[in-house]
Amino acid sequence: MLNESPSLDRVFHALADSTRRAMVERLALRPMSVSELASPFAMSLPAVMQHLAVLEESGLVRSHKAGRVRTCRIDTETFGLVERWTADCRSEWEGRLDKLEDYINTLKGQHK
Amino acid sequence: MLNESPSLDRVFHALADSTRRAMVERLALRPMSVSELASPFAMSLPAVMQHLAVLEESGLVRSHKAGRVRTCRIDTETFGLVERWTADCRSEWEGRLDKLEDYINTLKGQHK
DNA sequence: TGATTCGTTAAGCATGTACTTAAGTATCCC
DNA sequence: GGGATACTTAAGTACATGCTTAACGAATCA
Repeated sequence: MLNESPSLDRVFHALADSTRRAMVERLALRPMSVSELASPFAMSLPAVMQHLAVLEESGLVRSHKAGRVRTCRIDTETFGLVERWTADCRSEWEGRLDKLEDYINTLKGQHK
Repeated sequence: MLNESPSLDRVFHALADSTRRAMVERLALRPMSVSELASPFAMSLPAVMQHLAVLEESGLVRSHKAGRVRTCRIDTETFGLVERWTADCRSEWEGRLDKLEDYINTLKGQHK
C-alpha cells in the first residue's frame, strides 16, 4: 500500500469520463472498429481518437490495425488493477470492523 | 448502462490522484483529523484541504467538525459504486465468453 | 487574556483536458 | 487510375487541476 502507482492514476483518470466509460461498456460487449465505437457519440472522430488514446495508455483497451480498420478490445487484466485496489481498501476497513465486532463480543462475554 | 452518471465521474476522478488514493487508504484504517490525515504528505495544508474537498464532493469521504477538529472518515457506500460498475462491465464480457464457450461445446457435440 | 493549535479562505500561476476544424495518409473497390 | 472509406495529425481554444503563499477565524489552554 501507499504506492504512488502512476498506472492506477492513468486507469482511474481514464474511467473518470463518461464518454470513455461508455466506450469501455461498449467494448465489454464485443471488440469493434474505431468508427463503430465512435458511432453513438455526438463528437468528432478526432475527439473519439483522443479518448481512445487515453484508454490505450491506461492499458484498459488494446487495438490492432488490419488494413485500414483498427479493431479495439478491452484488456481485462488492467480491469483487475481497479478491482484489486478497491478490494484491498475494503478488506482494510472490514478487517477493522471485524476486530471491533470481536471486541464487542468479548465485552458481551464478560457480562455473562 | 450507458448512463452519463456524473457521480461516477466524480468518484473516478477523485481516485485518479495518488495523494487522494493514499488519503483513502489511510482513512480505510481508521477515521482521523485533517492534520493527522495530512501529516505524511509533503505539501501545504491548503493543498490537502483541496484534495479532501474533492473526496467529499465525490462522496467517498465524509467529515464532521467538533470544536476546532474536523474528523474524516470513509463513506463505504460510495465505494460500492466503483465496485458495482466494474462488476457490471466484467459480467458483460464474461457473459459473452460463457456464450462463446457454450457455442464451442455445441460444435464439439456435433463432432461426436 | 493572550499565545497556540487547527482549520479555512483567497488569489495567483503553471500545466493538463476536452474538445474543435482543417488538412493529411493509407487502404479498398470499381 | 480514381473516388470513397477509415482513420490520423496538427494546431488552436476554453476551461479545469494541483499546487503555492499570505492572511484570516475560531477553539483550546497557560
